[in-house]
Amino acid sequence: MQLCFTEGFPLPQPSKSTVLDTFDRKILDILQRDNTTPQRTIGEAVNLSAPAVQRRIKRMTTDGVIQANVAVIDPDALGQAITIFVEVEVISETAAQIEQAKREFSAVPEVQQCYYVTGAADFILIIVVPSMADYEALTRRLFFGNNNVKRFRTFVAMDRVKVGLSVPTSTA
Amino acid sequence: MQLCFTEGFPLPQPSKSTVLDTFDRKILDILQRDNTTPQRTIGEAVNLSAPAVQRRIKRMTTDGVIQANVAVIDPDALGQAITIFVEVEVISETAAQIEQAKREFSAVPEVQQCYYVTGAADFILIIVVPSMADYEALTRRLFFGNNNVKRFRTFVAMDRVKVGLSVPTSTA
DNA sequence: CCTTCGGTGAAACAAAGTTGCATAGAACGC
DNA sequence: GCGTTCTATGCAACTTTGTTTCACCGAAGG
Repeated sequence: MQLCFTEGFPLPQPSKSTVLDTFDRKILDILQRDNTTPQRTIGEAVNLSAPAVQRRIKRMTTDGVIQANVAVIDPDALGQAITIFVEVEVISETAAQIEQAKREFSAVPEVQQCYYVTGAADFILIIVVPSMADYEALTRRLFFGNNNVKRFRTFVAMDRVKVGLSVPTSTA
Repeated sequence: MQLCFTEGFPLPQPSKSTVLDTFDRKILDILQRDNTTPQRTIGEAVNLSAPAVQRRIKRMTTDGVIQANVAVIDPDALGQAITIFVEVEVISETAAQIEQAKREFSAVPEVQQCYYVTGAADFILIIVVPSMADYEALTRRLFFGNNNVKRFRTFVAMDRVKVGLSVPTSTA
C-alpha cells in the first residue's frame, strides 16, 4: 500500500473507450448500491456465471470504469456533523493559478468534494467539519489566507436529503 | 434483499450514540478508502485479529455508522459526462412544502445529491446527466414544472477536482 | 469450410469471511 | 481483598466467496 491518496479518490486516467454492454451496466448498477454482493448472486441477477461476472468486474476495474470500492460512513458518528457548501470566486483565472487552487483545496481533508465550475462562481467545495468554529478556522486559512480568493459564499446544510455518487446506468 | 432504495443511500436511522474508539476509527479510515481490504490485513494494520475486526465492522454496520458499501463509477464511462450544480430557491417554506420538495428531488435518478441548506438558497442539488439537452429537459420538468420554485442558478462542472464522501477520522 | 478469437460455464482451487470456544482484563458487589 | 460478571479478544475449525483452469460454443474472416 504505497499509493498516495490525497484523500478522496485519485480520479485516475480517463477510462479507455471501453464499450459497456447491458451485462456490464447491470453489474455496475448492483455494485453501485452494494459492492459486497456475492458474484454468484450478481450472476443470477444478470444471467451469467460467477466467473463471467468476476472477469467483467476485473476488466472494468483495470479500465478505470470502477474507480474505487468504499464504505460510506455517517459523518455524525465521527463527530463531523456539519456539511457546508462554499462557492469560491477567484481573482485571477490563469491556468497556473487555477491549478494551484485545485491543489490547495484538494489537499484539505475536510474538503470532501471540489469542482471547478462555470457560472457565477469558479469553485464549489463541499466541506465537512465538526463545528462552526472549525469551519471558521478553515475559512481563515483557506480563503482569507489566499490572496487569489475574491469572494466566497457559504451555505450550511440543514439536511443531507440524499447523498450518493451513484450514476444512472440506464442506456436511455 | 427487499430494501427499498430510492436510489442513493437511504440515510438510515441516526446512528446510536455509539462510542468509537481508536480501533474503530482506524478501521473506518481504511474502509473509507478501500472496503475490499481483507480483514486480516486490516487486523495487521491496527493490531487486532481478523475476527475482532470483523465484529467491529458488523457492529458499526448495524449501528448505522457504516451506511453503505459501494463501488464508485466513472460517470464518463456511462456516458453521463456532465456534472451540474443547482441552487434552488423556493417560494414557500412551510414544512409540508419543504418535505414535498425533498421527496421530489430525491426521486430523480439524475440527482446524485440533495441538500437542504441555509443561506441565499434553499436547496443545493448535484446532478449528473449525459448532455446539456438532458439537463434542459430536466429543468423543465423539475423546476419550471414546479410552481413552488422561485429561482434556480446553474453551475456546470468543468472539472471534478476531488470527489469523495470520505470523512476525516482523526479525533482532532 | 476451416481458423481464430472473444467469451462462456463447470469444476477445482485458493483465499477470505464467519463462528464457537476458551481466556484475559475491567468494573462491580460483597 | 476476593469472587462474579461482562466485554472483548485470539485461536482454530468451518463456511462462503473469489479465483483460476480448461474445454467448449458461436461469430467474424480468410
